[in-house]
Amino acid sequence: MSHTLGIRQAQKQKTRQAFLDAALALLEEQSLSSLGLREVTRAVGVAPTAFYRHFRSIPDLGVALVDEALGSLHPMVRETVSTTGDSEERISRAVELIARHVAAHPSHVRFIARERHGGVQPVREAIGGQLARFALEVKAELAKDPEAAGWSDDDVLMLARLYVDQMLISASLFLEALEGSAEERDRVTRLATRQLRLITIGRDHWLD
Amino acid sequence: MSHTLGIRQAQKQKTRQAFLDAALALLEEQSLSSLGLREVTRAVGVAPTAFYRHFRSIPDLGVALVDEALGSLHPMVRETVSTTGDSEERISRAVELIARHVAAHPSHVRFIARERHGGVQPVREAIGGQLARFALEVKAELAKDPEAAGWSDDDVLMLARLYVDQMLISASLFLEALEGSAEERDRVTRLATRQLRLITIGRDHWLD
DNA sequence: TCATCCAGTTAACAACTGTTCTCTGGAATT
DNA sequence: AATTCCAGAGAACAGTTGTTAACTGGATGA
Repeated sequence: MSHTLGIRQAQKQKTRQAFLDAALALLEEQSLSSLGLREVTRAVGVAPTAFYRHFRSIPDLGVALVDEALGSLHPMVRETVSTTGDSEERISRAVELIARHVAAHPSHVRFIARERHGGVQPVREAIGGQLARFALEVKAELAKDPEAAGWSDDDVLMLARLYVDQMLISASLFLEALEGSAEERDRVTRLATRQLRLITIGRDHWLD
Repeated sequence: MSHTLGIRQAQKQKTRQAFLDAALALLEEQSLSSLGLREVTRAVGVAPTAFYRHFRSIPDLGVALVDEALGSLHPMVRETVSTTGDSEERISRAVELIARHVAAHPSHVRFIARERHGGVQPVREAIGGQLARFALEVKAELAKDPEAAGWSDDDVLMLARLYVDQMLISASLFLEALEGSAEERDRVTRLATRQLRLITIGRDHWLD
């Protein structure tokens, strides 16, 4: 049971969320390392100094954005990769998940793709940590599969990383295709599907 | 035969190169979208206004950096992927190339990884264009292989993109491992090799 | 009811930014 | 030898930046 917040705490969280939203919007067209504190407060409509009530610095806000963007995604990924249905079904399920997620939260996806190798170390590390968690979760699901019999632990992790990286690449392709035609998005869907299929075929014959 | 430049042109090119070098160094710890014109000129040791003699803007300098970083890489990739030797040999050749290139030009690699999805549109587009060229070149090499018999053009390109993306991922992993131990770099080598191997196995059974 | 707390405000700071216009001195051209 | 060219310097511009300190006023808890 979650405790009901007082008026004060509630208003604070609301402002904090406004900071996150405004920052995310501004980051559509620039990198975090060039995002200014005053720029964010101006977008939110508060005084510059109000920023410090919520975040120590811009990198700190960036780390909070990473949690918002990836934190709630773990159960979805877990479920999508899970061992129900045959390979082909799981693949189309995964591609569908990615396409839907990108369409629903494009700026989150853009933020992650942009800052994964971006110029702000703490944010890079936060993203790296989350992606490592995804890899471990995918690995755990893959290990359940009878297909994984005879595989070394290290090889399962190798495959899991391949899947995770591939999902990110596809997400970024979907993002680019978002403003394009429906046909363009369809081409991305087919490309992502075939690439996952090829990897899965490689998995099926790994022990040959 | 290249024309010998006058003293004037030679000095100009030298200064221009100093701009590129200084910018690349500064970009080790930030993104292009936060790189300041004055910051660069200060690092080069010239007046701020001298910048305009060489570049229209910072994004313009960024595009020049993309050409410097990727332009000369095409023949190497072409040769590495070429159809001499068996798959296993080609894979270790490719991983070796990546490891060496990252060790020799780490800041170039970092720049590309960082700005591929970065906040500066013209630079993103320049990188995207170069990567598309790589994909086409790899595709051309793959098509030569007897293994490619029966493949659709589209599927060969799909595979080529997979290889190119995978190479970039590996390059970025090598980059992270650069300051680490030799054992850490070795683990990246083994990971990259196995991932390429799995993709190649997928290729071998694609038409089953 | 009254004292405490604290999210957000106001004002001020030195330092920095990109861009303009004008100038200079040596190379290039005639 | 005389003229043109042009890479770089210098000074000045209005705006911006992050951070500090002291404040206000409404919610909170005794």
